[in-house]
Amino acid sequence: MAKYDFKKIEKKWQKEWERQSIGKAVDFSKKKKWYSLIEFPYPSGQGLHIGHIRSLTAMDIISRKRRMEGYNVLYPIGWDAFGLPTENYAIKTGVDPRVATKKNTDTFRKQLKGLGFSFDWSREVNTTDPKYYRWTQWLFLQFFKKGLAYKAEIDINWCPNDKIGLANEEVIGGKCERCGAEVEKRKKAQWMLKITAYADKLLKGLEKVDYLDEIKAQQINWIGKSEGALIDFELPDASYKIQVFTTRPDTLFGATYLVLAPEHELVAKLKNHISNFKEVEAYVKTARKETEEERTAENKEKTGVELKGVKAVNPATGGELPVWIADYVLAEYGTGAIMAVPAHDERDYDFAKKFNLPVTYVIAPYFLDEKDPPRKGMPMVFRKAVNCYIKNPKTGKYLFLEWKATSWKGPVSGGIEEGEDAVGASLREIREETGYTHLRFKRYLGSPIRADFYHPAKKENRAAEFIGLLFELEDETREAVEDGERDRHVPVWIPEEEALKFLNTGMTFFERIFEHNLCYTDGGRLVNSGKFSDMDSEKAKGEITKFVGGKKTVNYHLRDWVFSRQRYWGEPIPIIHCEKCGYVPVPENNLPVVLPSVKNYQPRDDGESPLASVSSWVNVKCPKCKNPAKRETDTMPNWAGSSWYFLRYADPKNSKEFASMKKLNYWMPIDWYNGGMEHVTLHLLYSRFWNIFLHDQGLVPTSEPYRKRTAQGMILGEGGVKMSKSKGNVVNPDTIVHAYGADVARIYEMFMGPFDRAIAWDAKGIEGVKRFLWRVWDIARGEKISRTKNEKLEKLLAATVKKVGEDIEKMAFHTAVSAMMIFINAAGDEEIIPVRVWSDFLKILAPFAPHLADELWYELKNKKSVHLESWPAYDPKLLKEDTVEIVVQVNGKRRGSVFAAADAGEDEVKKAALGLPNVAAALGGAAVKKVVYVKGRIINLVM
RNA sequence: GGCCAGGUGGCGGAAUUGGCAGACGCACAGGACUCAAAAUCCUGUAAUCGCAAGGUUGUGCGGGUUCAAGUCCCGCCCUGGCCACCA
Repeated sequence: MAKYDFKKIEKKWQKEWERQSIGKAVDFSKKKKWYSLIEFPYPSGQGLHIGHIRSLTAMDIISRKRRMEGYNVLYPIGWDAFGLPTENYAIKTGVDPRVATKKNTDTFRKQLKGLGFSFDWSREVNTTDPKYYRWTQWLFLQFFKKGLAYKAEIDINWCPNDKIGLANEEVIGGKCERCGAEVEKRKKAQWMLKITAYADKLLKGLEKVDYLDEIKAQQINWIGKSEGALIDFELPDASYKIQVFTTRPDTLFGATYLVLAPEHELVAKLKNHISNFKEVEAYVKTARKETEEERTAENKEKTGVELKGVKAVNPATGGELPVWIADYVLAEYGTGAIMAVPAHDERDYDFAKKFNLPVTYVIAPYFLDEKDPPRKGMPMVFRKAVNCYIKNPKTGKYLFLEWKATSWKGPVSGGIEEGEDAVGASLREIREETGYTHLRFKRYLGSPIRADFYHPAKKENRAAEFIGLLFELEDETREAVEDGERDRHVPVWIPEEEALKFLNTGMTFFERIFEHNLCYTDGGRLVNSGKFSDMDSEKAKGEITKFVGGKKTVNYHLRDWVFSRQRYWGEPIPIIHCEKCGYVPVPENNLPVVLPSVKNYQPRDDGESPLASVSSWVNVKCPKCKNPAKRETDTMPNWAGSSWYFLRYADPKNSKEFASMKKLNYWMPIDWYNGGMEHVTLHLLYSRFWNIFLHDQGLVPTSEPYRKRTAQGMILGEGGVKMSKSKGNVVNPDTIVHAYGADVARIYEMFMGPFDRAIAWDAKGIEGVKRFLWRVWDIARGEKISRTKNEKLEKLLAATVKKVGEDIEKMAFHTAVSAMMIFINAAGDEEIIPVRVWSDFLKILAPFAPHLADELWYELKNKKSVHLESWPAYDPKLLKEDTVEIVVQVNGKRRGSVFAAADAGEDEVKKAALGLPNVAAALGGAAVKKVVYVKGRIINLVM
């Protein structure tokens, strides 16, 4: 038997497909278009990564299936070739990045072709090609013209090791994403893209696209929209006011101080009013020096300084509030100033505790008694009441009342009478109900609790506001308890653990005794809030904002995109600085601004790009006034070229436009985009931003570029850790392809596990896939394929075609492969395989194992490639079985099974079921009370 | 701390969305072929009791709903990803 010589076969078909242009996408074809996209790879010196194959194979399978379904498919490839590794390599070795990139892309191209991907190679793009980045620069100028590209003096994240400014997104936990060095702050004029102007459109656009839910969630989180209010606090002694942003205007009555970010402009302006300005200045200085890491470190103790001599007025209460500066308030978010409500905000609470600032509770959690809710027509009585918890420090036990009638245990409690305060009322209630007289008040137990219920004894509805208090027993001195009280309940001392058990009702202060943080951050009913008291907190947000003349507003976490890099290997920003004219765009006919050759790729110690040293390139004439001027020496970030590459694929050779509207109209939007989860915030957001912007300019046909977006799971090294050179656990795809062939490599990556989940590489499993394909090969030459019928295989094939087709659409490739394995295992057992059945099997195998499928296809004397065939249909009638096995259960437990016609009635099946000896034994003569029969599946006999 | 996934044999993982838990593959064990090995093929493989027929237990833990729960509800525990002093 001829051996399956995959090396020869795969090479043969790869050549043949290239000759026949199997992957060619035809502009303006009459067929329906389909655009599949994968994230174009960064051509690193290490060559293709095993992880690339997963995503590329998945979209190759989908693209090949679409072609068979009659679509005109665009499945393009290119190189995202600007980037730090190549530049760092240039710095180290002096090798021109262009040379390294050429070498790397050649390697990648060869590897990808060796895997049999059906790309349209005629549309290959390369972000470092001046013919490409000419248009990246042109697109930047469109942003500039609309005022969406601007230069700003900002604090940038500076990596002292890479000597490069980093976008916020490239700082991970205060460290440089690339090299891990501690990031510093540095002021620098940077080009910015105003992505924040598109925050709402980026959010809205998500509603109409089909992205995985987790991808949408991450984008929504990243944009971080929050609705709130701007509220002004007057500073009566100075003629300034402090504007704060808050999402909780309902807590305004509980604001007990204000906090400014250390960088807030008012700090300097208030200098003359601040009596401790030296201290303040010193604090500002340290705060500025701190790295992001230090400033945001977990569990960091709150720090801050009061602006002594400055007082603000709470516009709701008229009360005077101290003003502080503290680094827990961020200058870049909101107004850089907050109103602090320690009772209802964790951070403010921590700060208030540390600096001994007052805590005023204004929101009470609200409970409606479900067992005894307020009744219609009954009067509603509002009462303030106390819940008293008394600890005996000698025994550690707590005092409760056990009610004689119900044996229900609860705290000493009662209403606050006219003229009493909570502590006074408590002492009175404790004395009356338990007799203890010597108690020390310890503290309040957090926010009050509001509850509405019906009081059956008093025949009235109650709206109660409970206040929790903790007391300690000083000594055991007791008075006699009145008869009336003594008849109803007895005082009992109970240890903590036991009390926690019976008080587990949700409406108790007791747990709060053991909590150090008594801040309540949820909604509820307002208390201590003047005329707003008892209002629902959601409603109060609007009402209180209106009351103090505040303004409803929306804030985003999303920040503008820092678009400057002081690096060599990127697109030069096409701007000329002229003293007279300012920032002047390079005229369009002078594009591209080509990267000049340099001797030294190292960024300069002054933080400028190496381009700044090329004076012949830097010094130019102003395009407007012709006076001497200088080129911008910053380059664009890595993300620039990838923000629009999918548009270029539609029209990759166009020298007049970035892409013609006509072609974009035909190809856009992308029907299915698959890539890594690591790119679903930044790259996806940036490229959507560019596309939406270009759509607004009338330059692209759709607002959203991607109709559907999915993501594959990462392939990890053996043992479940990330593959990396340093760990030495990198699997080279070439080894697999050489040892097993491209088809095995492709299928194995699909078969390893669910496509969207991370999975550890395990070389052992690959043998199973090899056996599967070799079995296919062996069956093909086993002289079984004939014109004779085989009903069993025909039925199985129909089910397999259905399953494989549906699984591909769900990206459940592993179960699709499993279904084909089941088919092959069955086919191996059969004497006869009808030609039609075998043909159809090869068709569904073709997207997965394109080489083997085509080889076997031509063996069937076909004249054209299997990849030009149509995707097989199946006869739904073949999926229906006439006779089915019905599981028989007794009381839900399996006791056997019976075979019956698929549409058999209950009586018939029941009779057959009762005939089973096991069933009779399980019933033991007992009568069947109930029968549950699910047609074609199960019958359950209930005794 | 927030958001999102996920927890099923020795391992990767299936389970038509409430209807036979463990498909398919790996690994392992036994057998066939072979002088032998590899390859290939056949058989077995959740745990447990039993010679067997068969029984019992079993999908992270504790409750609940249901004739029936891996799947639904309530309360926890653990793992992974992203974000994180965003007011």
